[in-house]
Amino acid sequence: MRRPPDISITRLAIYLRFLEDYIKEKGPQSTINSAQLAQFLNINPHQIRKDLSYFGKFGERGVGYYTEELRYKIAKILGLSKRWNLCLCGAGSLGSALLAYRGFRQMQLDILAAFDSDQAKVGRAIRGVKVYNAHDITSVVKELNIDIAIIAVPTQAAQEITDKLIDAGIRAILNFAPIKIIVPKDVKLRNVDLSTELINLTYFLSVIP
Amino acid sequence: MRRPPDISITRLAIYLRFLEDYIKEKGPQSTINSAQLAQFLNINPHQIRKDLSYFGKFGERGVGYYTEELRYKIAKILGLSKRWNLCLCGAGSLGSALLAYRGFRQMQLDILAAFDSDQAKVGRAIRGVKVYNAHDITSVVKELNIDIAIIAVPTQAAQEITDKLIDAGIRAILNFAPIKIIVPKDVKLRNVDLSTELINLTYFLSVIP
DNA sequence: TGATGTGAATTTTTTCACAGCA
DNA sequence: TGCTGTGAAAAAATTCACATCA
Repeated sequence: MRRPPDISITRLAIYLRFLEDYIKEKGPQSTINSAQLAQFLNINPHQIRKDLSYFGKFGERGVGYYTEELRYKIAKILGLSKRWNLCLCGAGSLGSALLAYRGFRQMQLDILAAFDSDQAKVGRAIRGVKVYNAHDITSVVKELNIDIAIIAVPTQAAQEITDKLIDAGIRAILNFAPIKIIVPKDVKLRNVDLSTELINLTYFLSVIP
Repeated sequence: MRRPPDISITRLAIYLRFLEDYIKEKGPQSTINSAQLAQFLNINPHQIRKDLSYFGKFGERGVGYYTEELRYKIAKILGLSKRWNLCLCGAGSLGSALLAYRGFRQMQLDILAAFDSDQAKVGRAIRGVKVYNAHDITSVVKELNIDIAIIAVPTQAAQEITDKLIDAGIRAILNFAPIKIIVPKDVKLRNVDLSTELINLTYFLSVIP
């Protein structure tokens, strides 16, 4: 079997989040089958089973999946049974919003440090996270064993910051700057592009009258 | 020829943004060919030409594309030659960051109104955008002729807000709440899921040692 | 000659259909 | 019997190769 596509990983994360809510409501002994899960998530049940099949067998024929078991196994697959150290580059309004974002903490993703080049922010803490001088990225990232960096700096600064992160040994980056940043091919980069998302909508509205 | 996939639209938006920067630097009379554009954006040149070919002919054989002409035509295709009215549902930290986001204004996407259920925020303005009571969504959306809604409310409130937006006639929604919201199939929905993006990275780090 | 535009080939992803197991 | 897991089929997206035209 081939390796799972990125998009399967994204869906696994969605299944995981659903299961967490579902277990809260129905209890850890509950079961769910792919058809039910598919209905809740408005997805094709074959796809759910296929996504899971990349990683082994999770269910019981004739029954479905034991929710707590499935939740645990998906979390493990996704690397969430270990804690990861994150840093945030850019403590502007978007950065501050990310520091406040509850979804990260829910998944045990901890932002340990923020970086900014605004001296007025350096040394202070935002939402309990200390803001370091952007000049010190390399040393701080190494010192705190940061695994994942979030880039929320202005466009012009994005590539320079990225290069520093790579120097510091970072291998996974989530980029919010609206620019194609270049990374070595052993570094995983995901982009979140807010204007681009909106433009899909303007296109839709102008095509479908 | 078949209709262009969503992802082609997303790439067109990326080409557009690049062209704007490129024209600022090289002037509106400059030309660019698909190979150069591909190199800048770290994309396959065939893909660029294919994306464009869904919409007609834009270049000149032997030359490439006239940047200003291409920019103008892509903007038109994407619906950006008209102004769109946006509203923001949820003026928390993420919502406030979106109000401050420059990328939207660059694309002439104007947020005209914000909604929140926190009475302390209602009536005030954030970044020059008035905050209305969330109860009044339907009437305000109609009155201001809002085309596109951004959802940045807590998960539990997302579906309820969506239903109100649909009632008010909204046909395009950008959702930041980490939940699969249900919309009629003639409504275009795009989701931005921040934790899911990060989890792609934790997966990558735990698989590739 | 040089680069576009596009049908065809390839690859990837989704969907299907059903064998197989509790 | 009921639902999973998966090879196969179908659909979609990407990449290629080249005819075409300035």
